[in-house]
Order: sequence, then C-alpha cells, then structure tokens
Amino acid sequence: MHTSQYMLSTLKETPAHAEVISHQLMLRAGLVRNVASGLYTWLPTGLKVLRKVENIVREEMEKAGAIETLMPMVQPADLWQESGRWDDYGPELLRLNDRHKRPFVLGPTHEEVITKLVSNEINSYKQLPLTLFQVQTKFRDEIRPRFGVMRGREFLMKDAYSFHLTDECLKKTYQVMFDAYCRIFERLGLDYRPVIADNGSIGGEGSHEFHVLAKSGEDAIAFSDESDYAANIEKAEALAPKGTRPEATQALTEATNLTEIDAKQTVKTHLVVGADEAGEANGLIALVVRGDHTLNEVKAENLAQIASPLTLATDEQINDALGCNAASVGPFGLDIPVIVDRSAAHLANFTCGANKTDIHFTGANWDRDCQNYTIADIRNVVAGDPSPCGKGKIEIKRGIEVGHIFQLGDKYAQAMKCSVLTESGKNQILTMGCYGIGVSRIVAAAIEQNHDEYGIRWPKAIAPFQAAIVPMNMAKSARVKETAERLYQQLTQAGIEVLFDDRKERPGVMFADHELIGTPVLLVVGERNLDNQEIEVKDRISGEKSLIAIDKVLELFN
RNA sequence: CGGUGAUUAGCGCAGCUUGGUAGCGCACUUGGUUUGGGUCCAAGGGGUCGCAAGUUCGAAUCUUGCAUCACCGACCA
Repeated sequence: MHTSQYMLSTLKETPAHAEVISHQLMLRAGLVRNVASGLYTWLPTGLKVLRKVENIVREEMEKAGAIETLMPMVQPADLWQESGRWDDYGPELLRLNDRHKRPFVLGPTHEEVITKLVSNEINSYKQLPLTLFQVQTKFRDEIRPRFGVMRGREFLMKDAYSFHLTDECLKKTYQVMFDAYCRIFERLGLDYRPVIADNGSIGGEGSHEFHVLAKSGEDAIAFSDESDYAANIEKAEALAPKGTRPEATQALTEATNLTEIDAKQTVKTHLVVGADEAGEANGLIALVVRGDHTLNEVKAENLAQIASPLTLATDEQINDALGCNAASVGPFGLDIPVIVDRSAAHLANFTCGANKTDIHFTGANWDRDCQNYTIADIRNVVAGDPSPCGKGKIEIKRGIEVGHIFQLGDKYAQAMKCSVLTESGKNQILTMGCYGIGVSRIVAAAIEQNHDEYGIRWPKAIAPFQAAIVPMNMAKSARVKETAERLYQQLTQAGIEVLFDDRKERPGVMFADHELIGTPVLLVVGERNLDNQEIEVKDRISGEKSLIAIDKVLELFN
C-alpha cells in the first residue's frame, strides 16, 4: 500500500473530548472517528487491526470445535418475551418498531436467537454437544458511553453458545473454551489474566472473566501474591478474621461529639430495600460493614433477602423508619433484619450510630447489645486481606474485561423449550454455556497496554502493517526511489503487509506518523547507506536502529 | 437520571466582561525553499459563531428556552 493511495487520517493534535489514552491514540492514529455518542466509524487502518483480532479469535474458536454462524442484529420482541428478558432487561435494550408497528430489539446479545435456532434444528442427543459462534455487531444503549470504543454503544463481539445434555459435558466444553481463550490472548500478545467472576443477571453457575491488565482498567481484580488465584473484586471472598472475638469490656455509652476514632473500630450501617419470598421489593434491611471497609453491592444483591437490583434507602425512607439522618443509623434496636459483615461482626467495643440524629454509641458489642443479626460476607476485599485460596495476601490491580465465559445452565433452554430426545426416548431440556469476547474492545485494550509518548506500539500479531518503508528524499534521488520501490515489490510479493510512504513530506513528519500508527518495523531507505547496499531498520518496540543488507530484509519477517 | 462544563473553519482555541465588518495556530490549495526527526517565505480557499425565540438601529457577545457533546456520580455481561 502506498500512502498516496491510502487514507492515513493522522492528527497532530489530540481531540478535546478524548479522555483515555487509547481513545486519544485511536483518533490521532486514524483508526476510528466518532459519529455520535458511543458510535464509531472504523477507518481503514483501524479496520485492519479489528480484522486481525477477529481472525485470531475465529481461528482459535474453530480449532476448539466451534462452528461459525451469523445471526441478525435486529431481533423480534417475541423471542425476548419468551425468555422473559423483554421485562428484565432495562433501557439498555434498544427497542424499535418496524413499519407494521411490530416490536423489535437491537440485539445486545444472542441467547434467545441461538436457543430458538437450536431448539428448532437439533432434535436428538446424537447431535450433541454443539458449540456455535458468530462475530457480530451488538448494540447496548449504555447510559453513559465513554472511553471511545472501550465502552461504546455499538461494538463488535464474538459470542459462542454451547449446548449439552449434561452438566458434566458442559463443564468439559467450558474448559475447552477456557483454554481457547488463553490461546487467543497469548496470540494477541496481551498481558491478560483469567479471573473468577460473578455471573451477574445472566444467571447460572461457574464463570470467568478475561482481563487485559492496564492501569486505566474499569474493573478491580483481586490477586493472591502467592498463588494463581485471581477474582473480580465483586466476587473475591472476604474471609472471616481468624481467632475469637475480643471480650466486651466497655459499657454502651451515648456520645455526641466524636473525634479521632479509628475507622477500624467503627461500623457503618446501610439501609437497603429488602425482598420477600417471591423476590419482590419489600421493606428495609440493614447492612453493616466496618468503618474502613466498603459494601460490596454484588455480594449484597446476591443475598435472597435483598431486592435486586440493590437499592439504597432514601433519606426520607430512613427518616420515616428510624426518625434520624442517614449518618446516624446503627444496627441496634432495629425491627428490620440486620446483616453484618464478617469483619464487622468480629469487632468488640466499637462505635456505631444510635438511630438518633447526630448521636452515636461507643463501647458497643454484638450479642450483648444486639441479638438479632446474621453474619455474611458483604464487603469488598482490600489489599493485604488474606487470599480466599488460603495462600498469600490479596493484591489489587486494574483490568479491562475483554472476555467472559459462563456456564449458563438451563435458564434459556427452559424458557425457550430447547430440548432433545435422549437415548431412552425422553424429552430433555439442554444445558448451555456462553462465551463472549469483545473484539473491538480488545483493540482499545491493546493500546492501553502498549503505547509510549510517540504513539501506539502494537503487538506484532495485530499491527495494521507489518512494516513501513520510509524513503529519504525520494524526489531528489532516483536511486532511493528505485531501491525503495524494489523493496516494496519484494516484500509485497512475499505476502508481507508493507506501507510505502511516498508522500512528499519531510522525514520527521513520516517518522512521527509511523510511530503514532505503531508499525512494528520501519525500513529507512536513504542515500547514506545505499553505497553499501544497506538500509536502516528501526524497531518500534525497542527503538533500536540497525543496518541490514538490502537482500537480507526479507529474513526479518521469517 | 442528578451535578458540572462546553458548543466559534476539518482539528485545537481566542474573541463575549464593556453589542458595531469573525480572528489565531495546525491542517488544506498554489508557487518557491528545505530534505535523516513535525523547515522557511509568499499568496489563497474555507464560517447559518449548536438551534429557536426575545431585547436592540445593530447580537458570536445580553435574556429565555431547547438540542448535542463531554466530565463526576448513579447505572452496567
């Protein structure tokens, strides 16, 4: 490709509204352009990267035995009504009507369509197990799209779905997919970690997220400093403190002016909306964590007594129920259920709200001052906590979620009546797994992890071009022009993707552009080295320059 | 959805306080110059000043409403 016949679209200045580095570089390097909030056009260079990621994902999925399909992005509402998600999915699900006023959705995911398909097409246990996948554009009407393509509304995703007769078979495929995911991220050249994850609203048991580690990551991940344990902080268990609780030695005393208390010797009490046996919102529940800890909303929401989604009581509700302000809520003397975090439950002689505005208790003790409570793990782990795996301490790093695999179970198969005849001739509902990879998000994540002050430093496997030829003063030197063109022909014929910079620009401009775009190898052709039949090779990652004989250039790409 | 801020040439911004012929840098076009790290000189092209209404002889500038975009929060496979 010659730059004169290409669309580079590089920018010298950083567009004002791009916040994170990957977004800035994707705009500056000419990979994407914003069309509307959360919607992007992929420019030629960006699309090359996107396709490379997509192809690696596709190849590994096929190696793992998955079969490619393509489902529509627009899906009829009745499929979503059948699964129940028409009501469960919030405004993130974009709903629209066609000209006949029939309701449709823009697919944020494809469980309904695939389950319906398999339900119709697969009739016998002999056809199982089956794993299907697609690479398709998804649409989620995010409340607040941000970080460029990292959290856009429209994005490219690989989603795979597996169908099984037994959970045992599902677990086997889950492991195959797990391994395939590891190979994918290794081939992409990214520093990644699989982490234990919460299943979220999608349901089911057994789930891992794959994270690309980067400081700007949106998710916090808890690692053990001594083992392979890694979990999303939403899921990482906070163990109960060891040993027995200290003795109650102080008397319960009301205090008005509290100064200089160690947060570790206090508890804070959140009131949230509870749930009745049918799971409907009903009444309030008190959640107690130690003053220096934070409530883990996912753990709390997963408790049966608590309404989903987790809803904090309003100041008004608190005032109606207790007659005090939110800051003075405490666990004692409440006629609503009290759930106490393990660490908070281990305190003695602590300080807490007294359920009277601006009044607190000191010298508070469980059992003596409050009998009706239950203990649960409801806080976020913090750095230094013992690892739940039993080895080492927790360290917290940030990651970008680029993959997520689930053992779904029969939630969708049940709803969509997806069953086959077994060997004994009986109808049996299938059990499912689902496996997603954010293809477009990987492009942004790769940049977050691989850039410097000059621009992007692509891992070789996904660089838009393998090399760029930069001729020095080609307009004046016929020899440079000839050599560069010959080199270009040679490399191109060998199947190497080379960008030939034939713009009439000064060298500095060309160097800066190619470093911004992140091409791994620059081949600099200049008068200076031609007498020796050599050209200069500059490595984008190491920054090292070296001379190489022109007829040996091909060997660089073996 | 709440809080904050922005909207002037393709991009980055000034002008607005104190109303009076719309500017700067980059990019773009043409000519020259330069040529191993974002040259220099000259001449050009490009604007419903987000939209609408109001005040005024006159509005980018003042007033009101609306829209869009972004940041923080809430939200979130």
